[in-house]
Amino acid sequence: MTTVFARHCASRTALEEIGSKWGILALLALGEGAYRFNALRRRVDGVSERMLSQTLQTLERDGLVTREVHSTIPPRVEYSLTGLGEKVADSLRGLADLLEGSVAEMSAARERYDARGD
Amino acid sequence: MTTVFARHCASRTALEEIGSKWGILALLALGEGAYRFNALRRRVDGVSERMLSQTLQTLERDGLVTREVHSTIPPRVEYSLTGLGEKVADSLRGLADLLEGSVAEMSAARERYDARGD
DNA sequence: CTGTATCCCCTTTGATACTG
DNA sequence: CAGTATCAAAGGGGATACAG
Repeated sequence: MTTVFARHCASRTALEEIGSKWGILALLALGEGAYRFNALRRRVDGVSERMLSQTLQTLERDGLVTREVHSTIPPRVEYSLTGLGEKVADSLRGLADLLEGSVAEMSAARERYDARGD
Repeated sequence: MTTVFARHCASRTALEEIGSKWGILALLALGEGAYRFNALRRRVDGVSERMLSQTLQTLERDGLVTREVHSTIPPRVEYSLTGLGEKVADSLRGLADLLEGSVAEMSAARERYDARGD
């Protein structure tokens, strides 16, 4: 684990794509199971169509997400995780759980910090 | 683990601050041990003084990072992780290791994707 | 050395409208 | 439903200069 720190290395690029604002949330949501586009959009509160589409394309390109098109009317597209995507999502869920469990601690830290600096 | 998806919840805010471009790398670096400002800046390739300073302030405010000032000449400031920071860094290291080990797989996926879409 | 302040660019993002 | 196209706005982020 030394290459992540290098500017243009593949793992750092991947880390930035996954860690991007919507990447984490999309992966966490898909960790719950497959989603259709608009269902996923509703699950990830606040994401625009454009950003979700863009995020999913990136994740698909990186081999973390599978896009399955059913050419029915109306069209139906399902997104799900690949094997690698599952592993990444598991890791992210660990982080998310940790943070959810530490909300109080972080909130206290923030108050202390703000009080100190005035 | 359902609150992360809500727009203004504390855990999602934290997730975004930590997951920000430089947040992940700073935490990974500090996971290796304490660093002084400029040493950290050298470790995290490409970060500007401004962004590193800003990132560290946020992480300190959230209670993930400790800032210790030694009023010597020249001044000496050491950054290290708090208990919570260690936990977060461990989680991130797991993710980083996973990604470093999957670079080939992701690269192959990308080539397949690009070839398909032309 | 360890930052903060200022200026400025330009990429990311969001709204809106439109297509298959 | 599932997106893409376009445009405008905001803010992330770099360079530089300066302060403690």
